[in-house]
Amino acid sequence: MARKTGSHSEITGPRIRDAALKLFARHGFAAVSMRQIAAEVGVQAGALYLYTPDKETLLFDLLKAHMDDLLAAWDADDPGGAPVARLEGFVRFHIRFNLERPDAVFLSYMELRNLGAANFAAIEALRKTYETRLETILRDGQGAGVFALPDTKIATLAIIAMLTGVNTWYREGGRLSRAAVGDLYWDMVRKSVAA
Amino acid sequence: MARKTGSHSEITGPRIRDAALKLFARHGFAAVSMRQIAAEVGVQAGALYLYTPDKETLLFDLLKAHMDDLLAAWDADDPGGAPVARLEGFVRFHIRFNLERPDAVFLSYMELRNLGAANFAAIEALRKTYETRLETILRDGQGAGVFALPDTKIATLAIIAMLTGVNTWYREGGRLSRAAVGDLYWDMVRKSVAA
DNA sequence: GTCTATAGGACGATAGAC
DNA sequence: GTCTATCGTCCTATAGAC
Repeated sequence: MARKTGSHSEITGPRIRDAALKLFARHGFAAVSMRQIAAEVGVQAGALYLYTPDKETLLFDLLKAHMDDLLAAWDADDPGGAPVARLEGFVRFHIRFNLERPDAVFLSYMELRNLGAANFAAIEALRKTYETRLETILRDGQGAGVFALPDTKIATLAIIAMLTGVNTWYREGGRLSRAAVGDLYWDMVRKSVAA
Repeated sequence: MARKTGSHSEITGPRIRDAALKLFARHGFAAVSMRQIAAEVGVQAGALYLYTPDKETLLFDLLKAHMDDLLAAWDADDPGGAPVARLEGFVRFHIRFNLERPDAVFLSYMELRNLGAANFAAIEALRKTYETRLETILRDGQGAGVFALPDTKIATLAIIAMLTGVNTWYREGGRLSRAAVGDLYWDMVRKSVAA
């Protein structure tokens, strides 16, 4: 970064969000200073306030964008059709999507507590919307007699927790490919809901 | 707290750990100051340093105590016997133990990144030890032909993630009792590993 | 064992020059 | 659009009185 001054609004904004996402995920929201984010981007701390009114809003924007991406990506990926096929699609989609953006997933689970009440409610609503996508599949399958679930709401939460857990251990270049992980989890999920 | 001075080493130490656990879980390690912890206990910030050399060690002691408790409690609770019975015991134990101390569970998953390398390695080793307890059960059942698991290590991690997820949604006095939650999760786990 | 006081520095956010 | 400089506040950790 030899350049010292200039006008770069179109690239600086995304670079700030990228840097904040990485640093927040690595060290925690409270542990990261605006000065650190600015240093990562290559600007001075004051310049960040051209792109966000304050630190919390920067966090909120990251979480909001992640949840919007998640919902849009699933709605585009949903294969439709029979509940078993849709469930398999969901399992493989969730693992793949989350492994592609581990920092955003981690932030979404860990830093909600740093949001004010209104921002918190907005993210929670998006999360519940996503959960409902899966719950609908389970309830359809239950009604059709292909799944046997005493409680579809709890099954929804249990499956999502299990799938999201992949992010805590998966490492690129490890023993298993992403596709192999999808196979293993689909095997367990399929059996766990079977009639 | 009308009292202002005095000698209370036996009660102040535990009270500091209780306050730190609660505040770290609620707001995050980095977001909580030593002054806040001291205020919660009813002493001045400087007095905390009679009980811990620094803030990170205070966090480490909380995480270490939690993992030691977890391992000791399971070893005392393990019913032994056939793999299916042991697995059911593990599922019910894990849910019950974690629901009794949500703050410590949350801290153990979220604040490891605030430890130095040596402290981090110590906690990680204890976690792996706990995982091995479950993996051994799964491998025994696989060998006996009562479980069908393509990958016992991944199944171990998947089951623990699913069970620990209970802490993210369970609320005392809600729709389900703890025992009912145990029933629901055991139903899903049992089927997911079935031969 | 706890207090008061403080050293020495980092924090979020803003003002004004360029 | 970015910089430099700064305000007012808070931080961890320590020193020394009681």
